[in-house]
Amino acid sequence: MAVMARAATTSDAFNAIAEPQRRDILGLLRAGEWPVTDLAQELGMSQPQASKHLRVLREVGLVRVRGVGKQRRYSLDADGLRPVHEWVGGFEQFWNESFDRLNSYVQDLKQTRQQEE
Amino acid sequence: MAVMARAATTSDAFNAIAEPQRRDILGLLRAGEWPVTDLAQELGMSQPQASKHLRVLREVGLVRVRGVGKQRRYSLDADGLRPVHEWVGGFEQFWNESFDRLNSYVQDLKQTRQQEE
DNA sequence: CCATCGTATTCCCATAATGGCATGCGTCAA
DNA sequence: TTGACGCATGCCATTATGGGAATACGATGG
Repeated sequence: MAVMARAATTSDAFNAIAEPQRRDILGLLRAGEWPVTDLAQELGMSQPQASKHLRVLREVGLVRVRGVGKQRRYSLDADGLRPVHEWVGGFEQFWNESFDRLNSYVQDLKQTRQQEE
Repeated sequence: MAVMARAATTSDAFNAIAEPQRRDILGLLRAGEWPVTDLAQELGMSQPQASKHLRVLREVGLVRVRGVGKQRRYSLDADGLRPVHEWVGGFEQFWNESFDRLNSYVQDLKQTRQQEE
């Protein structure tokens, strides 16, 4: 039986964006289409590395490619980030928790003072 | 010099939550504190596996532990998810894009019809 | 058809992750 | 002190990663 190792980077968006350089790529792509070489240079990585990262992003559906002459222009396909945003969003109330508690404490203080005045 | 492989799961929240079972653990912890064994049973994983996942989550600061008798109770510390939410949130306008385009197209149609009427 | 430019792919390597199993360790009750 | 219980760790085998360097591939221009 196959011993399972870490999930493939191409298994889903969660794994794909775990790599910082891939997040950088996605960030750049918000500005529009990019040919591989320009992208690589802009981010200070080798062309092969850029191509490899782009392949992962393509396989999980986070980017699209379009051939323009000899170039391949990559663009963002952010839909795949939505599930990630939703999953993480499910925890929003928990990181606001301490703030909320502080907030209601401040409200209590205000009320108390008004009653005292 | 050290050849770089995939980033450690403990390097940040992005890597830590790439693993589905760790996301499941975090999900459960929204309900409150859990002793390791219960957690493992609830999620159908072995106790050692649960402990290992919890260690990763602890190292990136997504969970806290508290000793209660012989037990160790884990609880959520969601603050670390905030950067993830913010990063992904930076793409929100892009996954709404196609919808927005459709929407403005519909608006145009309406206006056109009103002008025709 | 051939040379060239822009990319993708392949190979090699050191690192590390996950799951199963066995075992070590700390705390509490007799 | 001795057991027992609850967890954490150690070790193994298997798999896959990201980086570097070399190379293969596809489209375009002569």
